[in-house]
Formats: sequence, C-alpha cells, structure tokens
Amino acid sequence: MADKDPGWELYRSFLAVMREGSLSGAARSLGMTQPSLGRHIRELEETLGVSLFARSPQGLSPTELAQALLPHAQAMASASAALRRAAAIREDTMSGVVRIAASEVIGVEVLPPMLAAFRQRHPGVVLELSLSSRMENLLRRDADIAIRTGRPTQDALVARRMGEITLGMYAHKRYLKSHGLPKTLADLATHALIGFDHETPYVRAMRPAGLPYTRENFALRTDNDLAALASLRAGYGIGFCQCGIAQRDPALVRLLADSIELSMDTWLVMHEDLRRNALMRELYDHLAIALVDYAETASPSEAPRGRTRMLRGSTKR
Amino acid sequence: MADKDPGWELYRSFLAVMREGSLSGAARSLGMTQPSLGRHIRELEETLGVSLFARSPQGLSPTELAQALLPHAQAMASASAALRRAAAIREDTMSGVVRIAASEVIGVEVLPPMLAAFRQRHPGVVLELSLSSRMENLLRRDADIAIRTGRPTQDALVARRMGEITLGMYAHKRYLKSHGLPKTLADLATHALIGFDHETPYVRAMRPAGLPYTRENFALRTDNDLAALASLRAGYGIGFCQCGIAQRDPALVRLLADSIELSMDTWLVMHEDLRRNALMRELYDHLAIALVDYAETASPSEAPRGRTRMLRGSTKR
DNA sequence: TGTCAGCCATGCATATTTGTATAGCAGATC
DNA sequence: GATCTGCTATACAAATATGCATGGCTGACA
Repeated sequence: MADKDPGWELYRSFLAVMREGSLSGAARSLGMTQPSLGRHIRELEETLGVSLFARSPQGLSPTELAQALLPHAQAMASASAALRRAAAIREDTMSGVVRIAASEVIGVEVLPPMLAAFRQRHPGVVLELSLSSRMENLLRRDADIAIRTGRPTQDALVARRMGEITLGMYAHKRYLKSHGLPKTLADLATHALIGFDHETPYVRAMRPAGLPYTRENFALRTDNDLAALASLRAGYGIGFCQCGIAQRDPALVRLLADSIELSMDTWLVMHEDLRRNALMRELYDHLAIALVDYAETASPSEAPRGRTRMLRGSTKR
Repeated sequence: MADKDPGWELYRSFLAVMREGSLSGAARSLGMTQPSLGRHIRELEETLGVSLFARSPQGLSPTELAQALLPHAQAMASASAALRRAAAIREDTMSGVVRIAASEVIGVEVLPPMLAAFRQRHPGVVLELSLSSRMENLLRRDADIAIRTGRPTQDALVARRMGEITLGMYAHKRYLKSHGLPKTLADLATHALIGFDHETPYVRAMRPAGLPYTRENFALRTDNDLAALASLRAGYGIGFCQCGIAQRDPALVRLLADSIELSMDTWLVMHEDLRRNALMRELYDHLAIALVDYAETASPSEAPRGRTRMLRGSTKR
C-alpha cells in the first residue's frame, strides 16, 4: 500500500532474477550476493504490494504478474543500455559503441564487409550486432540503427529507403544434376523444398500464393534462415535466397525466374535524436550507400524481361 | 573509463536534476538531500566518464551531452511508471490505474462522459489523462491506451479503427449576425479567421489546400486547440471544429459545408501485452464503442449530399 | 554597501545497505 | 540411506550511502 516509488535498482535486480531464475544466479550475474538480491525482491514485492515469485529450493518461479511486468523492466534496461552507448560516443575522435539491428541473413551475409570497411575508416568505433529473425525493437532502443523490411511509420524515426531486395528460388548445381531441373511451378511439388517450420506472420505475408510451397511439401523445415541457406548451398534442395547473395556463388542456379520472385521493401532506420551525432550519421550514411548498392545488385535488372511478379512482400499487415 | 553499469538510481537522480535545474531542487523533488544528489551526479559522471553539468551558484546547467542522454532517462522513467501501473491493477476487483493519451480537444470535449460512465461501472479504477497536442509516445509507454489519428503501423500494438472524425468550419450565430454569412470560399478572406500559430507537420497535413486559410489571414492565432474552440464559441470568428462537438451547441453554425471538410482517421490503440488484462480490455472495449459512436455522430451522414471533400487528413508524412 | 536568498561543496555522525557465515531444505547420485 | 549440490532464509559485522551542519559563492534588492 506504500505509494512510494521503488528504487530503480530493484527493477534491475528483478530483471536479473527473471533472467537467471534464482537469487543466487542473479547475484552471480550482477556481482552481488544472494542475500542482497533476496532483500531487493522482498522490498520490491512489498512496495508494489504484490507477489512476484514463488520461493522454492530450486529457485524462484515468477508469478503471472511478474511475467506481465517483465517487458517494462526490459524496456528500462534497453533505455539504460542506450544511454550508456550514447554517453560512450566521442564525436571528436569518432569513437564509441553503436548497436545495429538486422535480420540474421543480412547480418551474416551482407553486413560484415560493410562494417569492416567502416571500421577501417574509424578504428575507434565498436559495433554491436543484434540479429534476430523478428524485428528488433528500435522503439525500445534495443538498437541505434536498424535495417527493417517494410516502411517504418513511427514518428521520431529517420528512415531511408534502400530499395527492394529480391528473393528468388535457387538450388545448387549438384542437386540439380541428380534431381533434374524443375520446369514448371507444378514440378516443384516433387522436389526437395527447403522452407519454414512455423508459419509466422512474416512468412505469411511473404509467401507466394498459388505455389506448392507449403509446410507439407517441405523436405527440410527450419525457421533458421541461416540453416536454410546453408542447406541450400550444401545441395539439400530448393529454397528461397536473396538474389544478391545467391549471385555471388556460381554454383547456385536460379529456378523459374520468370514466375517466382519475392521482394522486400528495405529501409534503414534510426532515431531522430541520433541524427545530430556525427558518428551515427556517418555510419548511417555509409550503410545507406552500401545497402542501396546491394539492393540494386540483388534487383532483377539482369534477369529476363517480361517476368511476372508473384507477390510484392510488404512484410506486415 | 570504468566499464561498470551505473546504478539505476543515478539515472533517476540525473532526470530530477535535469527537470529541476539544480541539486537542491532535485533533492526536494525526490525527498532526498542536496549532498546526496551531488554525489549521485558526480558518480554518474565518473562512471560514464563524461561531464554532464556545469556547476554554478545558480544551479547546474546541463551540457550538450546531458541533453542527448535525457530522452533515454525519460524512457526509463516512463517504463518504470508503466510497470507500477501494471502492478497496481487488480483484476479480481477490477481496480487499478490506467493512463490514457489523447488530444486536448478529445480529452476535454469528448472523453469525460465516457470515462465517467466507465468509472460508474468500476469504482475501483483510477484514470490518468495525458493530453497533449503532439502524439503521446505510446511506444515509450507514456500511456496504456491512446487515441491516435492515423493508422498506427507499429507492431506489438493492438489497434482498432474508430472511423473518421470530421471537421468543419463553424462560427457562432452572434458573430454571423454582425459580420454576415460567408457564401464562397473567397469570402473567408474578409472574415475573422481563427487558426494556428505555428505550422506544425500535423497542421501542414491537415490544412486544406486552395483555401484562404493561412497564417497571414488569421484574426486569432493560437496553437492551443481549446483556446481556439473557446474563441469560436465566444463569437470571435470562424474556425475549424469537430462536427461532433459543434453539433451539441445549437448556436454554432456550419459554414460552406459543401466545400470544406476535413477528416481525421481515428484509432484506438494499446499495447499487445495489455490485451490479456481484464480491466484494460474492458476499458478498451468501452472506449471503442463510445468513440465509434462519436465518430459516427460527427460523420457527414446528416449533411447535404454531393459535397466534395477537400482533403483527407492522414496526419503524417 | 549591506543583507538576504538561492545555490554548491565538504566534514562528520548516523542509518542503511551490503557481504560473510551459517543453517535448513529439496532433489540427484552412488 | 548417506552424500553432494543446488537453492533460500537469517544473524551479525563491515562497508557504504545518507542526512545534518556548516562555509563559501553569486546575484537581487533596499
């Protein structure tokens, strides 16, 4: 019933306990001791007037309410981390830490050379890569700069369009040699397709209609895009791949280019209040140039004319 | 250079000093003492390795960097407040605190009866109204439920469309009696127009083109929508008003209804993770019903047919 | 110019928080 | 079933942060 603001430290302790699952673990993680953490949690429960954990000799198990409070505590942690990054940036020497969010494929296959070039120019900079299949929460400040697919509509964001990154169906020469070349869409059903495991909203938006490209037809199911790409390269079967990536490997063959093509509307995004920051701006511009270039490489300019596009993936909704 | 995480309490102290402008003021505001605050700030500066304030006998004046860090600290505060609200909600007794963000006009003219009805049904609930002309930051959790204009495109939000709230030009009978009735668009230029002071992006998007409705023509300039509305009611001159509000006052006369009409695409929004919350859901549904009803009232159904719409205000960009 | 009201900085006694050490409890292992 | 390992809870001493009192500074005002 006490209406006082709980010390913000308590939130950090709460977060650690949620993460580690026990007071002892949280204490280790924070460099504190278990009794301190225990007192923190108890104090937090008392000031909020709620029960957050069920104590047991196996650790603390969070209540339903604690689960509901978790995202808020995480938001605080994100903001705290963002503040520290912002404080660490030295514009005069162009050094500091910048956190970039992108998809795993982009982060692994596309970004590294761009980042290397930037780092070459600015040796004082430290980059953090936050790769995840689902969109990173730029609004929550989990990252400073993000590569998103789909036009961002949030205010307070500065966004620039990188162009359309196109996806096509590919297979390794080796696979095609032993399994033959699919000539029609219907042929695909008899091939070893590589595809998703769970049908996320993202997949649903991107998936071309009218194709035999459904979960039941897959010969390899995974939600890990990198594993899918690696399997494609290993000759496991047929799957989607960003054209810009596939083109770098002469052993990968584009299939049914006339009838199958997806494209992702790709944007580079950062917070408006980072715009005045010289280091940020430089990195932003650098990435913008490089990514636009990449998107153009991956565009269907070199492909045969008159192709029908099956679906323009616009990510969401 | 110390790479340790500053205690989160320090951020709170930082925020208070930024807000109050002095250690002493911050100490008063937090119920602490000035030396403590002083130590906090010093420790924060040391762990971050930066200078945040210039000390002076008149108080502390923030450095440029401190200004840059401010939004992050505010984000932490917002998240902290949201966490406390979430913790305060008791679903069994349907009590708790819910924070609603809306425009000033909606908050003053439209919401109160809706909120009163809800409160009647759930006496345990406490509502917070956060009214501002610019959009409240729902993403930063400054509010739990928001009424926004323009389709929200952020993921992790549950949004429902309330319809189009239409705006028309109105004047008080008294004004028209002494100044006459404008019959054409051009007539407006000779009248006492009530309009904005600064041309914000919002205004820019909403402003009908081809009208003599520009800053130079205004006889009363204000960015305060409520003051504009009050002046309209007081018979100062001609201005825009939500039709749903104007209709309640028989002394307000719609002008040039055939040729002037704006509409705001209005949405009710809340966070996805509040969806499971019974109290939240109930309030959300209650507001949805009431607002849809209001938007319909304010819609041009009762107006003459064949009117041309000048602009469909879509808020941003 | 003297006085007052605001502010920050510092020294010191006190309160609070932390860590250490220990006890107790549940489950896995031999 | 004895033992070992993980966990939490409690008592007490050490470390730390806090408040109080004070001094020094600047600007406003009579």
